[in-house]
Amino acid sequence: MPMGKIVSRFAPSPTGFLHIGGARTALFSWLIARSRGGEFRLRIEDTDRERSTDEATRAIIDSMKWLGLDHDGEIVHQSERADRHNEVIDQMIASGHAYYCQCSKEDVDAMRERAMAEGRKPKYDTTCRERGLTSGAVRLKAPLEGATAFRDMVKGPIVVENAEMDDMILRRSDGTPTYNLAVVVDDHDMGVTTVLRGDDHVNNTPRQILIYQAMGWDVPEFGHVPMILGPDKKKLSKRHGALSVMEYEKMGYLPEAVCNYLARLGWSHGDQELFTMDEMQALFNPDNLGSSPSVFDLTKFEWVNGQYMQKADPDRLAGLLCDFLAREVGAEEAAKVDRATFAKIAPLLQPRAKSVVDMLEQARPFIMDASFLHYDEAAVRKFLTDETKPLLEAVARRMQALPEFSEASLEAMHKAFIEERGIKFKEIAQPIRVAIMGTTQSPGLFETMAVLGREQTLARLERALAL
RNA sequence: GUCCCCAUCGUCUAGCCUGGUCCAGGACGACGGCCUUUCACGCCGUUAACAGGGGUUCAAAUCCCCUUGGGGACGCCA
Repeated sequence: MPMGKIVSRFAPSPTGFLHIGGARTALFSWLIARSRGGEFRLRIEDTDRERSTDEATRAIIDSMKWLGLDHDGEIVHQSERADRHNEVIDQMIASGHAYYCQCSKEDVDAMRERAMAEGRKPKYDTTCRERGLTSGAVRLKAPLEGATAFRDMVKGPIVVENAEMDDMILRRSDGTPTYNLAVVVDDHDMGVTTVLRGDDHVNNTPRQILIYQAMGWDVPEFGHVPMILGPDKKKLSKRHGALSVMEYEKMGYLPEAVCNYLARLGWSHGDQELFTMDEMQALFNPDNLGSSPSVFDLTKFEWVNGQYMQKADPDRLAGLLCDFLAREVGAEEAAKVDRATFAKIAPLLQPRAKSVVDMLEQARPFIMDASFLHYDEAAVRKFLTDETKPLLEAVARRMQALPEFSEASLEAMHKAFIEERGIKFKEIAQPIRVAIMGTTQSPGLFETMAVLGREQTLARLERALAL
């Protein structure tokens, strides 16, 4: 455990979008820094020029920003640091911790196959170790005996026999540094004290520690979080939810909800399910990270999002509704509905909507003109009958005469009306609902009518009467 | 093949380190009910798990060993 300020990092390779698994790793790294008042750095591992794209880099940065995972300092691009990496490799050669190797790919493959056949670990057989070559690829002169141990923040103590590891390549014969070397040099140069990353790196860790030791550098603390599984318990794939973070944005999920769900997937704080970003920062502790893989459950994710939809500021939701509508029908068309209108509708829909998209869907009958309202056929047949229509007509007349068209006055008016007629509210509620909304489901009638306003309400009643 | 990791309700998990308070708690879901002007929300209840086997111990979900099952790694990819 580092004594001073902790520095954590997230270091994705820009070969694709930031998916949900990567986002969780980023979130945990961010949390561990923020919870301990440390720094959180971002490094793009773009040394694989073939597969890295600027588009992916941008997508990762956008996703992080959207999630609210702010980073400190400049973004480091690994590809720009090759000189420094080579400098370190040269130092290791000079100090005798690394050596040149001229074995061909075929030679090494043959070695591996032979070892495999004999039931041994496939590894490089150190042929070039003492040949004193002065060119070729560069390998680490790894210790042949002993063991390398570290205490993983999530998995506990891990020990690997040095005999299990081979002399890994540090610099390829084309002069480019390899991943394991670059990671160590960059983490060291960036002052990283805490490395939280995916499970698939546990095996790399002892190798990397060997490099730290060869250079005489402080070894950071490591933590490896298990991966996220799909409902079939297989590695999460595009099929079931390994979507890019921005896909969830498009589906109308709120960023805090995404963080909350992701945080609870593999981390816990007693029985608490819901955490604000501030609470997460205050309560996060790597000791509570789980060590077994977890299944991504869209149903629970939706529930979490629904909770955040309920608690969200209506005005914020209104802004989102405007944005989503604009995406759908274009800015010009969307401008016909103002934010204030959505701000009035949002509170009615908050307990009912699982997402922004869902809310926009439910807001539709509110924002369209009476003349375009869609009437559900079955609902019309059932509720707009010869018995109910006269009632609706009478109610409409009273609405017209109402001095003030508010939720309270509407309620009072309806109450008086049913008392006079000696009927139950139930008898007119659904007919009214179908008449003004076109369906049998909507928020409370009085609040709905109040939001609609007198003009729209009456226009809809009129249209319904004519059906 | 070798090495590493993992294993509590269908799912996310608490408990495990520091055995007894656990005939295992919470949450999502499912089911039933309440509320109610519909749909939601909310509330109440039901359902359902310590992978298996051996130890250690007065006592084990908790400690040890084995088995099984799952995953990962073994690249001049990252």
